[in-house]
Amino acid sequence: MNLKEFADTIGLSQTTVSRALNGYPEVNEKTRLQVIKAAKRLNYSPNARAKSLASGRSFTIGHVLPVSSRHEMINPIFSEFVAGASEVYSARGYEMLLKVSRPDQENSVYNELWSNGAVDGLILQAPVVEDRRIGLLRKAGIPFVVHGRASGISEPYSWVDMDNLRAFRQAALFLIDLGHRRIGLINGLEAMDFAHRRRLGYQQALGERGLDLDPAIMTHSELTETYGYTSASRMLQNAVPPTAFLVASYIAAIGVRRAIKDHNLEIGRDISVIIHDDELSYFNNDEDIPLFTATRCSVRQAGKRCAELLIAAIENPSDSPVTEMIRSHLTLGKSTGPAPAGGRA
Amino acid sequence: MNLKEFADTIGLSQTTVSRALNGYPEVNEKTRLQVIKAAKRLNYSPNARAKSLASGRSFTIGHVLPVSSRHEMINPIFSEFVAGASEVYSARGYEMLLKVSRPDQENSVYNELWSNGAVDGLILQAPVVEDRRIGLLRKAGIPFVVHGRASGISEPYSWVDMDNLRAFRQAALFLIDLGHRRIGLINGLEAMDFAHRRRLGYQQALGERGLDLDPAIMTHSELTETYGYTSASRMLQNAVPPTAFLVASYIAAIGVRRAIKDHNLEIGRDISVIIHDDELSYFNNDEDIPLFTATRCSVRQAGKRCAELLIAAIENPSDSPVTEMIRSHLTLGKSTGPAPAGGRA
DNA sequence: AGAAAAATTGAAAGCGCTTTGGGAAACTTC
DNA sequence: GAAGTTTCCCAAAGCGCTTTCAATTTTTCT
Repeated sequence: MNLKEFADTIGLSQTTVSRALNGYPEVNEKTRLQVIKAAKRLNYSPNARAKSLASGRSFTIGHVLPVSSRHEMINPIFSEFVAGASEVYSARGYEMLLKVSRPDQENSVYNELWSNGAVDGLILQAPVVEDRRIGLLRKAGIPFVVHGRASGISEPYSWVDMDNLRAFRQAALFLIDLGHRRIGLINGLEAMDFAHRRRLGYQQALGERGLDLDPAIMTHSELTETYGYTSASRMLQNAVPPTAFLVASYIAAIGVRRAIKDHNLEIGRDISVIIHDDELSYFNNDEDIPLFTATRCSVRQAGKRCAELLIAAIENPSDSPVTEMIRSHLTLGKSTGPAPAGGRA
Repeated sequence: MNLKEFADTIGLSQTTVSRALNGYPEVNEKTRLQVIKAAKRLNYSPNARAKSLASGRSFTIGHVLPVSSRHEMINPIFSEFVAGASEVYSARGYEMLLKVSRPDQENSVYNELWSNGAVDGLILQAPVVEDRRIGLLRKAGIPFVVHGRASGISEPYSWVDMDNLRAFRQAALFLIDLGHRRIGLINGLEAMDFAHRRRLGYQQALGERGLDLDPAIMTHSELTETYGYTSASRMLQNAVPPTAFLVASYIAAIGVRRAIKDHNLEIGRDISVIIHDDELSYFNNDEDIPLFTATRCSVRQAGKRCAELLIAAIENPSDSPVTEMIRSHLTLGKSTGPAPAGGRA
């Protein structure tokens, strides 16, 4: 059933029906109610394509996921982020268009989606340091919000990010205050802005306490379980092994934990671990005493806020960019304790 | 730039341009090449909305994710599945519309997406036993493919599934042949069809070898790490604890492993574990000797196949439903071994 | 009560594309 | 060389909505 048929059967003009359904004020409330009831009864729902063609708005938001070309992986955080964003979309009547693209196709993908009229705006995920996408989207006049920031980009743009630097600085300081002098950093891909900032936080903390950096106990890669394992294993075999690890994700930390057990050490006693916890729903770190001491920040919440900011930007195109920092919290768990006296065997 | 402008500037009619761009045969090859080149040069790309309105095809496929109302979780397998599907979409010129919905809204979501004209077809995820969505979609005439099957539904429909029953039967038999007599089953939500079938496989194996079922060592829930942990912990405290576990996902198995270590047991020696491995890219279980003995089956591949079947169904509406079974493989890892002689301490 | 203002409804013109139904030009066939 | 085919292109009519502009009814104000 289309608008014409529907309008005809209820004896009103298309105009009035359209207005009634879209909440325009020029229509009598009684009429509106009638129309809405009839629509439900006759099971009429307007064609989204026609609507968007006529109105110039698609009520669709694009999420473009760069898959790292090397492993063709999709970040596990993504589904949690998406869950948050889509909650907002549902509530606000938006749809979500998901596109996975190779990094080299990304620019054309963005532009097509936009000039296509397929989307009203875009969410940028996983920004890298000096991310060039930001400049391109700005130049193209596409509304967008970045999940994260891009160090080195000075032009204004909307973003939602957590305080990566502060979080890792605080975590490292905490470990140092517990007496740890050698803290292994198991970080994400260094090109990624979040990893960049976390490393800075780590370095800053060490610097503040007069500790030297040792590249041998600082690694960066895609945050898989295997990476956590191999990376921690290698560090533990170092001549002077770390007494603590700072790990950038729960998943990598699972590997780290495995490595630690393999070395017959006990987490929280022989060796301390602080992770960053994105609060992934399948890895609940939220017991009375959490398994891991963690810098904690809900990526789902970030998804929500990104969606909200983007919708606001779309609906008020003249607004200037908005930024939002989500504060992480260092929550104490079982995985940290004072550095073992006199080093380890 | 729209079609009219573009056609005007290159001195051809809209008709010809449209046909040239869409590969219709009535246009001279020379003209077509000219048009294509000009489109690239002038950066013209047709408006997707208008196209779909005019053609009645949206070149968009909907994925509706039911979030289990209880925990509002998104299955972690989902992102891997999506990655597979979207590969196909990109290659075939389709877009992906992602919708997260509460189970109670699902039916209306499906119907709206379809009668909206928003999608050309749907992928059904996470089917439950006797899933009612299948009948509804069939009745509505919506092209769809199910990832998984629905036991108890006899009408024909397209699906892509793995051999859940066979996989768990084989895994259980393997454990029994290693001398295990008490095998704990840590399964997914029992309403889920995959979990239902896996349980049947497990039961069948035990039946074949004349072993009794013990509900005390059979659990089912959402496959989180915490669930794996608590479930395994409880079973290990049983008067006659299991000597082996059959675990329905890698993530739950991480919790199981944690529980086992907490009990000071060693996997593969004191206790055997077989998991189902969906080959999630962030949990690589693919070393020379895999960490876990596993029934293995790529969910990414399933995503690919679902997408391919659905596109075929959309493009050939008269075709009858197609089904595809993906065979899993029991791969030997370090987590299994003969049952400890004379039970455990 | 009559005029002006406000509220309510409709007719019709797009939005940017596809596709039908021709029509002119080029090619065959006898 | 006329008649029939084929090839190639175009004008125009939608697809199902929104939105402008105008018309009608109702309300408010003197």
